[in-house]
This record gives sequence, structure tokens and C-alpha cells, in this order.
Amino acid sequence: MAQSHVDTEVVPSDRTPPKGTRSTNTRAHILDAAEEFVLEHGGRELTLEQVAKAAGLSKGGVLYHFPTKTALLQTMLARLLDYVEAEFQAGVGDTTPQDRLMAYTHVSLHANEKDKRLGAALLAVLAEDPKLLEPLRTFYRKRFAELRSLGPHFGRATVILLAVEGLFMLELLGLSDLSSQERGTLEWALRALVDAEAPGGNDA
Amino acid sequence: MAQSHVDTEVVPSDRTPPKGTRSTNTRAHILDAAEEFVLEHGGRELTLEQVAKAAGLSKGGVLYHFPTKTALLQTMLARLLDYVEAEFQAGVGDTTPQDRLMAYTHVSLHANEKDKRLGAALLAVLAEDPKLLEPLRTFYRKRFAELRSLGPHFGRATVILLAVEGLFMLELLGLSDLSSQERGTLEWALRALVDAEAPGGNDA
DNA sequence: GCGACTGTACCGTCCAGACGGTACAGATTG
DNA sequence: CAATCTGTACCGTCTGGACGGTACAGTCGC
Repeated sequence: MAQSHVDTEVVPSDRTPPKGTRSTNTRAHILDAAEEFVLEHGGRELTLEQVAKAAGLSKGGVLYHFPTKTALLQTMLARLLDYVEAEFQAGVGDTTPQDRLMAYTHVSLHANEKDKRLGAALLAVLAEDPKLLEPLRTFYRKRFAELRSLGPHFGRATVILLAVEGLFMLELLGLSDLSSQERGTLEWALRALVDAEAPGGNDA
Repeated sequence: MAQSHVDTEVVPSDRTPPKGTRSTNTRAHILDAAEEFVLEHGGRELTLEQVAKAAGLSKGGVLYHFPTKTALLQTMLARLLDYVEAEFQAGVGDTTPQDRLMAYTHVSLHANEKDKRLGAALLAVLAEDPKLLEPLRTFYRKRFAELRSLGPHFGRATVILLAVEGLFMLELLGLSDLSSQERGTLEWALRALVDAEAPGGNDA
């Protein structure tokens, strides 16, 4: 549930950009700074110079770790996806695909504001270059594969996942004006549908 | 200065596009061209010069009709939304919100490839500037208002709309790898859910 | 002395927008 | 009906700035 291993390589360090050698965790530090910047200023203004400034480095320093801006963006996306995947896999001992669906629903609906806005900004940037979305594509391929394993429940389970994604996307872009109460009602309806898919239940 | 001789003229401009005043429809023509370009090259490469070229105008000519690039994008989005709205409202005599939900589902699921890719490209561009998404926000506000009018059916109806939007968005970004058969199954499940919401039906 | 940077200078490119000019279509006037 | 004026619809060019990326000499610390 709580924040866990976020980085692909190294654990994030504490704040305060030290003066001397920042050693290996500088990469993570740059990624942190880039995320923070994106959260504050949006994807449009994300520039190498700004990232450097936010990280307390020079532009050259950033380019030392990420040879291109694209490489930086790719790493940002990969880290976010790793985080999300770890998050909803660690939720419970998710044995069955139904459990996973429920866990996914829960995590997605209760992702914190930060992750959401981060996703929004990233998506905005990445959507311009389809190639950069490949990791996301892989991510969803996994989801769809899980849905297929549900056999006859595929249809309704897919509806559930799509609804979750739909809400996520709409909220990402600030297009939803659902109240928290309405959101509660919605979640209730989703859970009811997930339960209806549970084994030993009724037919489709 | 100088007389009729010192003409360093560059071709008396016998272009393919009709000469003289192109009258009022030039605006629409530019929008068409911009859409076409976006469909072919994606949002990333959409530039005023490219739009001008695609429309058979000069950049200055485009700027005459759309004072800024932002204005052009806004108009493109507005036109697309108008089209979509007209599309699914003209589908049937949509009297009840349920009918509208069904119509919306149908239209969204069967939008042609062109509209989808257009939406994708536009979204990619617009997502970078939250202000430009305002028309979209208005659009969804209407949808949510309709859902609220369904009273006790709000939850499940919202699930349906969100699923439709989720699929649309995923397909927009090329993140879905559902087969057409699976898509059929999905649609079947969605229709079943809509029917379950119909008045005179069952449950709450 | 090597790896991890800093700092600056610079290049090539892209692009939005400004600007001045051109072409022509009426309306006005004598 | 011709000369003149006016407004619309454009064309072509230019500028100013941003940005990604390169190059490279120098610094700091282990």
C-alpha cells in the first residue's frame, strides 16, 4: 500500500542536493525532480534545462545520466509503471484473476492525486510520440491477457477494467466532475459487478 | 518604384487552388486540411506552415483566419465535438436518458477510424495545455448530468459510460489489443448492462 | 587519476507570430 | 462609366526565441 520500491535500480535518497559527488542515486534524484517539476508546471514546460534546475544540477549533468530527453521520459514512464504494478500486486495475495481485478480496481480508484497528475503530464508528453508509449502498451497487454483467462466472464470483466481506466483517464485530464459521493456510488457499482463475476456465482 | 520591367516576380501565381477570393468557406477548408494532416502525420508535426501547405495557402493566409495556433486547435476541437454530439443525438429519437446512453454507446463503439485517430491526435496536442480542454470538459459535464438524471441507476450507468470512454481512450492511444471478436463480446456485455438499466426492468 | 560532475559556449533547427505588401471585389462619386 | 476609395483575403519574408544536443576544459572527492 504505502510507497515502496519506486526505482528500478536504486532507492531514492533524501532531499537536499549535496555538493560533492552525488554517487549513483543521482539518477533517481533527477527522476524525482523531473516528476516534481511536471506536477507543478505540466508536461509542456518540461525541458532539460528545467529538469536540471529542479534537480540542482547543470544541464550537462542531466545529460550525463540521460543521453537524450527521450531516454529521460522513457525512464520516467517505466518507473511509474513499475510502481503501479508493484502497488496493486502487493495489495493482497492475489491468487485468482478475479482478485487481481478487484485489487486493480481498488488501487486505480484510490491512487493518490500525485500519481494521477503525474500520469496525466507524462501521458501528455508521451502521446505525441507513439513509440514512447510502448511500455504502456505492454502494461495493458498484461491486463487484457488476465481478462482473457476469465473465459466466459471476459465481457463483463473487461467492462469493469475499461470503466476503471475510463475514470482514470478522465480524471487525469481533469474532465470528470463527479463528487466524492458519486464516486462512492460508482465504486459500489463496480464492486457489485466484480462480485457478480466471482466463481461459484451466477452465469453471464 | 521602377516600372513594369523590374519585375523580379516569382511566377504570376497560377496555383492549383482557385484564385481570387476563396470566400467564406476557406476557414472550413483550413480546418479540413488540418484534420487531414493530423490524421496522416500525427499531432506532433502539426505546425502552422504544414497546415498552410496542406490547405494550399501560405502561413500568413492561415493566420489571417486563425490569429494563433491555439485558436486553430480550439476550433478543431469544437468542430469535432459538435460533430460527435450531433452524431449520437441524431441516431434515434432519443427520448429517455437510457436511450441516449445506448445511442452514445453505439456511436462511440462504432466511430469510424478517422474520427478516432483525429481525436487521438487532437487529444495529444491539447493535453499539453489544460485550458484548451475546456470544451471537452463541457462535453463531459453534459454526459454526467444525464447520468445523474437516472437516479438510482446512476452507478451502473456511469460504469457503462466510463467503460465506453475507457475503450475509446485506449484505442485512441493504440493501447488496446482486443480482437474484433473480443470487441464484439465486450459490446454484447455493455448492451446487456444498458438493458439492465432500462425502465420496467429488474433490480436497483 | 578516474568517475562524477560543473559551466559555458555554441550549433542547427524549428516555429509562432509580426509585418508589409499584393490582388481583387465591390461601393461611392462625379 | 471611369476614377477613386475601401475592405477583404491573402502572400512572402523576417525575426526573435526556445530547445535539444555537442564540445570541452575545469573541479571535486574518493
